[in-house]
Amino acid sequence: MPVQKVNDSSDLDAKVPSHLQRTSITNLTMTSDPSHRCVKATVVHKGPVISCAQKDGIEMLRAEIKEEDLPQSTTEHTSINVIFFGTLAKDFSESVRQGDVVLLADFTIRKSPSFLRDKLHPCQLEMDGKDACVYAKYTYVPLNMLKHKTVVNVYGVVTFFKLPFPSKGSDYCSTLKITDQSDVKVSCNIFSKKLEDHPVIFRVGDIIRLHRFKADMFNDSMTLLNTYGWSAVTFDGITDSPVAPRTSSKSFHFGESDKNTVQELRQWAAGQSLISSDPTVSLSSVHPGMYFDLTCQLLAKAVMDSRCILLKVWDGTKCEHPLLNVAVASDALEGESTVAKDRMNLTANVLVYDNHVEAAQDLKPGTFLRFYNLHSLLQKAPDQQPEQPEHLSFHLHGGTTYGRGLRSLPAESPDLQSLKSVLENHVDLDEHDDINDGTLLEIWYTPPEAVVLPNDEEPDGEADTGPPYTVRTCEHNTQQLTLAQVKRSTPPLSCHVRARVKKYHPQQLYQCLKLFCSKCKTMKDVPDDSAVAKVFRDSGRDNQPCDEQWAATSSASSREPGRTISMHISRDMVGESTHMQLIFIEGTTLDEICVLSRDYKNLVPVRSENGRMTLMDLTAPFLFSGDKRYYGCKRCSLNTFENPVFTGVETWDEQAVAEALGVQLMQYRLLIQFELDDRTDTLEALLWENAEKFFHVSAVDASGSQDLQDKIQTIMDTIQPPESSLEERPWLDICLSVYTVKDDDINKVCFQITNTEIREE
DNA sequence: GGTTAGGGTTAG
Repeated sequence: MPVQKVNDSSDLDAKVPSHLQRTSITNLTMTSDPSHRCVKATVVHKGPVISCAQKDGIEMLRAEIKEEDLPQSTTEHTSINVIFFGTLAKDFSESVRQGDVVLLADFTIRKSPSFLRDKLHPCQLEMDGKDACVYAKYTYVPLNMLKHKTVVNVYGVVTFFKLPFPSKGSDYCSTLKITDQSDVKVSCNIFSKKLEDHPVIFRVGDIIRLHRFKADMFNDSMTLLNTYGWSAVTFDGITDSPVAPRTSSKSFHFGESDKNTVQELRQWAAGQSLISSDPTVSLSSVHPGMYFDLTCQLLAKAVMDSRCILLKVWDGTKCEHPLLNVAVASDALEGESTVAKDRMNLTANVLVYDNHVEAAQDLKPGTFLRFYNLHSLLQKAPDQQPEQPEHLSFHLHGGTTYGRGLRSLPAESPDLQSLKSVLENHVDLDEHDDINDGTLLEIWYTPPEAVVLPNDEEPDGEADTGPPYTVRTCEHNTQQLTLAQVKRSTPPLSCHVRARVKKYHPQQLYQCLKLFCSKCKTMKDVPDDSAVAKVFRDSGRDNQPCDEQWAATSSASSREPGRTISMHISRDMVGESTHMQLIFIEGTTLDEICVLSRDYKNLVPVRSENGRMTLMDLTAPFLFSGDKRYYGCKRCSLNTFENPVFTGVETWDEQAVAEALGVQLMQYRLLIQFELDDRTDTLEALLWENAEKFFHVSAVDASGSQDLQDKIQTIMDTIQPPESSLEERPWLDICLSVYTVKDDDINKVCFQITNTEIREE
């Protein structure tokens, strides 16, 4: 019978057949009757498999086991030698490690030939392959219990790691740091010639299981080093995600108790800020000078020289800073053209240097990858005028400090799923980038005209920036505080400050327009035209005009063969003065409905599903009304569209349409974050509830009006003129609300600008 | 049962 592996100590006890009785090693004597007895102990030494000349060359192995759970007073003969014979010797050698707890049954008791020498125990146990039984369990040592020079199995959460790099010796080296519930951090080095044997770590927070690592002191701290027969298995650290082991090891043992251990570590790590604080940043929130981790997809690559390779990547989010485009001859570029994405500021150009070139060379366009410790820097484009803003470039510098490196990620990796869905919303960028012309996105993306500053007229020192650019409209008359005082205050509090704007966010102002559901408080960005156009195209696939009892329908052929455009009007409304106010339209593209909406007050795009009229996916607007588009909340809309009621409405507006269709209307809102500075301190204040009053602009009107968007841009350019120093900017008189928000059970102090408006002459 | 590394920013 081979060695049986179990997961838990309790399993080990449960394995004891009922007719067996557990015996203490200390009680074993030559006269003990070995039948009906078993022992449970820890393997403290395991010898090699040798061939025994006296017994016809049969294979044998000697191990020493020690009984651990004994009263402290017992010190004599707690250890005993065990000899394994035949196939059991080989099996024991391969599957049991030092530190494992084993249960032995059906052994033979013999006199120990080495007792005089090793003083271990007067007897030894002999295990014959045919009859004897061995049950083994891995034991895992908490990281604060590691002892110098012992070989152990451990579990831990990765708090730092370097991808395998060539050592100065013969192997690749992985170095990592792990921790566990004991809160001790332990460094760990793994050497192996084969890259594929190294642990597959994707990010800090991953869980790792190490078997057969030697604990050793270095510089006064415990370190772990792989030893013979080692293995490493990793898991992602996402609480509640499936416990899927990652390893190259062909045979590894993994059971219920491993699952529990992984889950417990995940739970524990989720509450530890050191582990859960994540260096991963999307392109939309990268700032110059940052070192960060980027998860992305490779679009194209080009070899620059022997020590540098260019990777063009994206993560589907728009960078707030203009991105540097590294020009490469098209025949030197491997992969798809990135022209459309470049224009949308979606393509990050990453220069990969030195030791990382090797890993980058093997990547195929389309691959998902993660950069670790990527550096963002501002750089002048070759053809750039001096007054234009610098562009953001990305460097993966040589070396491995801070875990710098890159690796590809398997497409099914759980933390890639959100990235993939963002990318899928952009699938039509290349074929349809003409649709974006003239849209909100393009209008607001154009950098503002440079503003001429009278800076050469100002004397040294502080410029006179005139009267404050904003006025407070509040009734209360509280004392004006400095920002330093505000920061020391105890919320909730309303106060007055005078400050300048150091920075604001988003810099691309089109991103300050948000959709907000007043019911579930969800806030989202206004979808790109590319995403909306895709919904229209997908909706046109099943182009059987729908046939509803309640509607009068007229159809026409489109320019494309096979596509029919249908208009439906409620029979309830025919004959009423309102009958042309609400039209359902089917089979158009986004461009076509935009053209049509110039002539009709309310156009509801619909699609056909098994002949029944249905609303489109709420990613798209449910209503086109002149220049405006209205969106519904995906979460709160009831979609009671099957039997709509259209009577009793005098004037159809977006609210009446939404109600008739069972859609929860999303409101347009403006959201900007200011970094205020008054020289005593800086603080970040939101402009949210008061935003429309602040700019004297309605968000919904701004959504369809370039003039109003320009007005907001002009105001922002006055508050924070491009290229200006802080001293050149106008003071703002601000009414500030200080309040707390519960975030993960921690009270966070927030600041919001209230009762404050732009001064208009 | 040997050696490597033993975290802490490039400088393009």
